[in-house]
Amino acid sequence: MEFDNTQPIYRQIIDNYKKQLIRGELRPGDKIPSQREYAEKARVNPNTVQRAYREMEVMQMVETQRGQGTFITANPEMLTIMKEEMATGVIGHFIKEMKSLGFTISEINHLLAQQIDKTEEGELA
Amino acid sequence: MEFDNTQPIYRQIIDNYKKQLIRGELRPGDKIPSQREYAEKARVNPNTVQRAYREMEVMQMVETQRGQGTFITANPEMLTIMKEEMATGVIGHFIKEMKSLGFTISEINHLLAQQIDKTEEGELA
Amino acid sequence: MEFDNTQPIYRQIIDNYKKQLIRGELRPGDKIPSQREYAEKARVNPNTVQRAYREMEVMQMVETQRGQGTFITANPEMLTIMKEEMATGVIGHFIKEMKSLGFTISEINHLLAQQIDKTEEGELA
Amino acid sequence: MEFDNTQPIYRQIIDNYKKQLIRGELRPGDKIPSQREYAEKARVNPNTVQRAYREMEVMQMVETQRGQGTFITANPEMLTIMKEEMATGVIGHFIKEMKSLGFTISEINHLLAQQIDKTEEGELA
DNA sequence: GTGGTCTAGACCACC
DNA sequence: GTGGTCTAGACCACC
Repeated sequence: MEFDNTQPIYRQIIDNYKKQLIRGELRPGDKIPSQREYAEKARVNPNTVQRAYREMEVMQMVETQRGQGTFITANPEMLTIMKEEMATGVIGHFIKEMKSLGFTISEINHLLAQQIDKTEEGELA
Repeated sequence: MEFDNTQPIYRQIIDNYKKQLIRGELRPGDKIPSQREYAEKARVNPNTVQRAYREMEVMQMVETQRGQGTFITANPEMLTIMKEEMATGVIGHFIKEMKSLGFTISEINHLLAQQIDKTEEGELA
Repeated sequence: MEFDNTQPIYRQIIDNYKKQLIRGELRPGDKIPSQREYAEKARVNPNTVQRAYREMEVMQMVETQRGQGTFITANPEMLTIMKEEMATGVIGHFIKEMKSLGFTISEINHLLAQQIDKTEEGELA
Repeated sequence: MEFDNTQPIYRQIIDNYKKQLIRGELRPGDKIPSQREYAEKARVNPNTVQRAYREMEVMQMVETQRGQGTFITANPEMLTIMKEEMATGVIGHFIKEMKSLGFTISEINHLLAQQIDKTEEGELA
């Protein structure tokens, strides 16, 4: 794992797990790495990992069992909500960036459509 | 200035100048800080700044006048191109992120339109 | 402030604020001590205070304003709920302790009634 | 053993033995650990243990036989008294806490009855 | 000054 | 081994 400094590391850890959940790479019941293990691999402080894990527990994404480890608990409804929330974030950020480059809404729509066309062609080729 | 570690710092320096140009915060003829000055303020290595300035000179964004400093030279056509290039980057990143969340192209379009509507309402209110 | 070691310190900090809220000693809008100030007075680590404050923010008991401080936000409905929750905790603990001393429910009721009578007499005297 | 700092440790040691007696975990004639042994296990100062043991001897809860060790001597009447004393303490603490939360005597009775009902249901289920 | 994040590392409880 | 709490202290952003 690599981290930006655009956001706190603990947020990025959480977002990363959210993405894995949304993509189905992690499912309810799965065990995620222990705090220490994660901290070592990602080379961050165990406290930072713990903060991420604790927040995920509060939002009922995971359940920790002392002495056992941490397990995914997110249910389908929660996944839907998470997916929507993350999309809202990504889209909001996109609109903000495009506006800061001086594009109007209609230009944004136009350029997006154009680029999607190109991308799709590229994928079909 | 803040730097990610998603991209080399010298690229971020260049992109930052590009954004300032595109937004009109910098205009042809404007003097930009000396390399040493920039390096101190942004607390990065002077060599990094030098690389950024050299590349900007190569692409004719700036012109260095010995003993005088470095000045913006970008002309309108170049601005248009830069604006498009940056937009392409932003849009590409956006599509990639949305796809990684499992959204299809038509869902992306739909959600974007939806969120734009909400944002506009908010701004008019 | 003095702390037990029956519960984590950050919990005791929270409970203490809850009690003050329930008793009306603190009201919405009131500023509570800064994290540093609290930490110094209570002689605990600032991180411990921050954890308490952060959790209080999550449960919307307080609102922190960067550079300004932390302010009470609890509304009347929340106070009612908090009061009930704390009562449930205190009563549960009481029942558990009495049972561990070998008392039956009817004995607990009897002894409590008896002691209340004495206390009331004492207060009237 | 765990100790609060709400009460002197020697009192907590005594109370702990009282609880064990009341619950029948210790019976007349049983040998309790030597002072040195207790001090090491509980990691408290031997003087603290000595004070606790001395007071228990004075109140005839235990008897020390030189070269043999310390033995429980509590008789049934004493147990009854101890049980009542401890109950008085627990109940007093309970009333104080509930009052500090702003509950009246009749509310305390009502809530206790309510919670006992729930607890009993839970246990029967 | 205020709160926010992070590292380093100790010590504990539960398994 | 696992997670939970706490201290000590650095550095940052916002005011």
